[in-house]
Amino acid sequence: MRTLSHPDVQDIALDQVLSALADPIRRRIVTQLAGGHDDQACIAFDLPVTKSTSTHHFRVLREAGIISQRYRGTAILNCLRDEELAERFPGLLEAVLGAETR
Amino acid sequence: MRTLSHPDVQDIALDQVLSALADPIRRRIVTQLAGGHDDQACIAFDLPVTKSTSTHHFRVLREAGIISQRYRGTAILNCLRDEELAERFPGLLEAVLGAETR
DNA sequence: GGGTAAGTACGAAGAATGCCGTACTACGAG
DNA sequence: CTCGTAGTACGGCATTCTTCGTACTTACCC
Repeated sequence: MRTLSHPDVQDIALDQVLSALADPIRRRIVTQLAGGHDDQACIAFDLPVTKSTSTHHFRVLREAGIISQRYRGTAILNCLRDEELAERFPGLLEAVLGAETR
Repeated sequence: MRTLSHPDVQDIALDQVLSALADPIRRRIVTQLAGGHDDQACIAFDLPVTKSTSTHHFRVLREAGIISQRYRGTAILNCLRDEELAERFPGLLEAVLGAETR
């Protein structure tokens, strides 16, 4: 089984989180994960970019510590690391998600 | 008198705010403005860059709607637009400022 | 085993960003 | 009027980011 590396909670960096969330495509992924159920495969996101670009954005989010990814078959299940983010940077994710909808 | 253009509250864009705050030098400016008194001239910020780079960062913050700037003599007085930001994106600035100190 | 679906690796092109130096403008002090 | 201070405009350079295409891997299904 392939493995994907995720930063520990205490290693999540504000710089990375903010620049990851500054991109509209990546915010769209985060918003969809927050709004719907967890465990959505990458393919479930209807993004206006090719597969390889999509891979890139998911990786940026994972390496920033915003989402977690794990394999199931050939697919990847994505989860928002909302509780960990709230622990590290309280209120940040909520504020961005709230701001998104206006 | 020279004038500087600032976006209206309703025109402040999440994209611009987040990418402006993603830069550590710009967050340092914002943190100093939030912590200390308002109306600090650009020169009052001890930034590890040259004057022209400094000008660039202040402009990014102003055009994003995060700070306001007005001339007094040859100097520029900088203020955090905290109330307007709180109106547009509630909790966002507080979360970033809080996150900064850990 | 063969085919298919989901995602990755890699390289490349183009745009954006961060930084600098130099030359400049605007204002105030003397 | 002249000088100094605070900041700007502009151009250039290096780096990073976004996007893509193509070729590849991995796992499931028949």
